[in-house]
Amino acid sequence: MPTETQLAEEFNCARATVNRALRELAEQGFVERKRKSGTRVKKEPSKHAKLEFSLARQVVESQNANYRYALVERNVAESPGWLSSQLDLPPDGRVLHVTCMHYADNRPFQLEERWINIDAVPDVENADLSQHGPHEWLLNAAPFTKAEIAFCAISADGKLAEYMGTTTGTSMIQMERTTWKEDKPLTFARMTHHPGFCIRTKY
Amino acid sequence: MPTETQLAEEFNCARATVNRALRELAEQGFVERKRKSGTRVKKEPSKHAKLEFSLARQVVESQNANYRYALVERNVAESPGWLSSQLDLPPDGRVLHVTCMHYADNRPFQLEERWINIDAVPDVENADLSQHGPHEWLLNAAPFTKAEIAFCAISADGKLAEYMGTTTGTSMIQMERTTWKEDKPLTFARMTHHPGFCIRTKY
DNA sequence: TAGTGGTCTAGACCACTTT
DNA sequence: AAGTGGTCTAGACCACTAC
Repeated sequence: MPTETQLAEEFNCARATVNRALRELAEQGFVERKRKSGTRVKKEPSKHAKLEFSLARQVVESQNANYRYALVERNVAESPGWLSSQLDLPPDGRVLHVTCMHYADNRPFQLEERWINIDAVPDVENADLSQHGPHEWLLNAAPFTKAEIAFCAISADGKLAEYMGTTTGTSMIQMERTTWKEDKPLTFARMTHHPGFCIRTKY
Repeated sequence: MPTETQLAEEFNCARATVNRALRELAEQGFVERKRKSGTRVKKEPSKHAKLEFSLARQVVESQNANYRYALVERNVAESPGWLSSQLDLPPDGRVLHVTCMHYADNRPFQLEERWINIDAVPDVENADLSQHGPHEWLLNAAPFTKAEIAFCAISADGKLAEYMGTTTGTSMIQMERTTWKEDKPLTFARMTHHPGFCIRTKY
């Protein structure tokens, strides 16, 4: 494509205006920009949608349903091996393990299982998680700056089926999320949604 | 928060610089801006990750696997009722129905079932879909401007299990996508991924 | 080293929204 | 009516990078 200066002449406007327009086109994935080599139109525009990080409570309430939270289990332990690998913790790292349920109109909405790196958030050991989920607590106390998210489909085992009020083998969508605060691992969470739940987004 | 003018004074910089900084913070969901009422810091920052619209081929190749495409079925018909509702087509609207498979290193990767509104893309009736999928064809011939995406977990029925080389009842992740071009419905696609497939993204 | 985009300045006018 | 953000201009200097 022409340079910013050329486009500014062609359209009788300032270069700053052209720059902003091209920068936004680049953000949206239509063009690629490189210093010295210029701006190129992409052959395959890389479109992308936004995927919101919402609290279970927010999702439930946005469906005009009544939200209820329940703490299932809470304990402090040494990080198991798989988790130490996942979060890159020392072998003797201590974690807070929380299991809790989110309900929509009193029907199971999401089972949340979460491991929190106590070293990164010492206060969490004294946090009251009986009324609100660990996610809400963390958002205020230790907002993440980096995250990795994965969605996959799983088949309910007996325990999970009981929590979700369904039968063994039912397909459910699961979200796994690892978060960091400035390269310090914060938490690993596995959230399983009720059967039929869909993650939706728009472009 | 202070107004742009005040911040510009405080930091000894131009208002345009403050404006750009605040605009970017707003894009990232940290603040809300309204004319006249000013800029407010959000209580619950609405973080969001990018979700790429990739071709099956791109995903397979990014895993360093060998991509293969196969057309399973292709036919033109009047739009069935459920599809006319989904796409908001007239009852006698004609659609091209395509079923195809994407393979990674010769193992089933994705089953794609797609219905294309012929009225919106007349050329598609003569498109050669034997070598490349309808998605690739559409991206060049009729790029969408609006889309809705949903992910859910499904349980394989007999036919799907055969295509995916698995057993009935296996959980798989399914992506449904409806796209428009300037308010004109283009296509509805249902893409089912092989068991164990995860959708990943970062923040 | 030359050319490109990245960023900034100082000033101006406008559009929207609340009061 | 007033105050805020939204956008633009004209000009400047800088940082990166392909040559």
